[in-house]
Amino acid sequence: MIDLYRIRTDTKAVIDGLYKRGVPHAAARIEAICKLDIEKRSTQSQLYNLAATLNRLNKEIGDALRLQGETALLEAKKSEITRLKESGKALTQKFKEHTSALLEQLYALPNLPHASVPMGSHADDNLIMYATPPSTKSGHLAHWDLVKNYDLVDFELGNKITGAGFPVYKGKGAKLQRALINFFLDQASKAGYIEMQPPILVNETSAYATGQLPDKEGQMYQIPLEKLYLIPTAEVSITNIYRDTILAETALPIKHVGYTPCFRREAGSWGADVRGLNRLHQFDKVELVQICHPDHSYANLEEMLTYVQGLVEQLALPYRIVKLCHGDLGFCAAMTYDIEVHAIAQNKWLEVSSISNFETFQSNRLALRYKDKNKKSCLLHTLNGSGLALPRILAALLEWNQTPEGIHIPKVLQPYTGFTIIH
RNA sequence: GGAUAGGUGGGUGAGUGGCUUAAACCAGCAGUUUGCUAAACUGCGGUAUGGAUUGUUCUGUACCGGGGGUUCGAAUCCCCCCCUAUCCGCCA
Repeated sequence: MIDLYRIRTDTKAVIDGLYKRGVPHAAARIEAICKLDIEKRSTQSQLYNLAATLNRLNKEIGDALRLQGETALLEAKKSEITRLKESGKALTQKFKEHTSALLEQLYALPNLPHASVPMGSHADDNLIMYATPPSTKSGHLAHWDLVKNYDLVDFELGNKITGAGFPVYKGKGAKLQRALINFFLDQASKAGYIEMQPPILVNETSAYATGQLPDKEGQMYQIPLEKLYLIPTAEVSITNIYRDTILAETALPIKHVGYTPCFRREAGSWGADVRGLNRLHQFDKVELVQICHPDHSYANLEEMLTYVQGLVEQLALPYRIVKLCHGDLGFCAAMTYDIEVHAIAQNKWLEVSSISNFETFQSNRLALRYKDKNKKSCLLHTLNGSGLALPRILAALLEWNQTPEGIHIPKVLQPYTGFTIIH
């Protein structure tokens, strides 16, 4: 949620930012918000003055009663209070309406892009920061054939048990998956991220706080009986650890890593890229979350990027780094880098990590703050990135490491798998 | 799922309708005393938001799990909801 204070004081820049992101009628929407804000505060002021008067009168009645005062005077005061309260009803109603309307309109606005975000409205406008030189190899089998040939992942079984997009990992396929999870967790621990195992169901408040609601309601699986949501990413659970929190400046930055399954309905987005492991309803992911001081968040974003880059390099996968343009940014993000690994048989880049700075967008909803030197509460910045998403890494590994003898396991994973090749 | 007990500030915890401006203690912060540490003493507290003034500060309002209600007046009485603990049941 964009900070109301920023809208109030830096109105033009807010409108510009929203236009860059392609928000229609941005100027009109911001003007409406400013108008509501002014009306709300004026109403609030009147309401508070009224309450102050009522408090004073009530205190006078109390004092008079103790001193055995005149009843006629008391009755006069009582009727005055009744009259004032009557006039306060409409005011209260107005205030409530203003407050909820204001919140609703603020919730509907996406984050403002950072100044360095490339112009553009489409994924084609994204900026490619780095790419491993392309390979000339050919004759590879796609991973969906490999998993069948080596009996590593069974999609039909998943269809039977649950439905499309819920595969069963089998034998060495399951072990390889588990090896990757452990490798990623251990690497993150070494880099100073504290490991967390959070719930994979969250309540409505949590889903609002990290921005999944109300924007992405249709994308999450829901448990209607308890009004809970299956997390689309561990970011939701882990970031919400710090909801309604005021942190000491000395505790920053906070760095967490967590492994969870992730669940996405991906309603309406089933197109050409869904074969095999490319897009699933349930998948595993190791997620990194940072909470940091506003002055350091962009330095930490770069550090996170370098860290994730190190992971794909250790796995010896060709990859590229993409800086998302305005139109491709997620709802909550101010800046995002994607890391995509290359899948040789498909000749496709697969997104395996999305590393974003949300600035104060989430912390404003979370009420996540720190005390500055003047003991004033200030919003912190939240960051997160995948480190990494499993199925597409698995797909790329299988496609690249296939040989006539079998599929070779990368060196760094061998201590985790306990085998060096899949026959 | 059933029964019981609960939910008060950073923590513990008092408070059955107005002498409560939420006591007291602990923790914290600032100051005084002391050669240092420690201790003692004094003072200050949170969060949100409005207004006035900006060197700063002054002031109002709300907040005792949440929402309604009764009343001139509610932490306190009434109703609904949520949550937690313990025991029973079920269970990896």
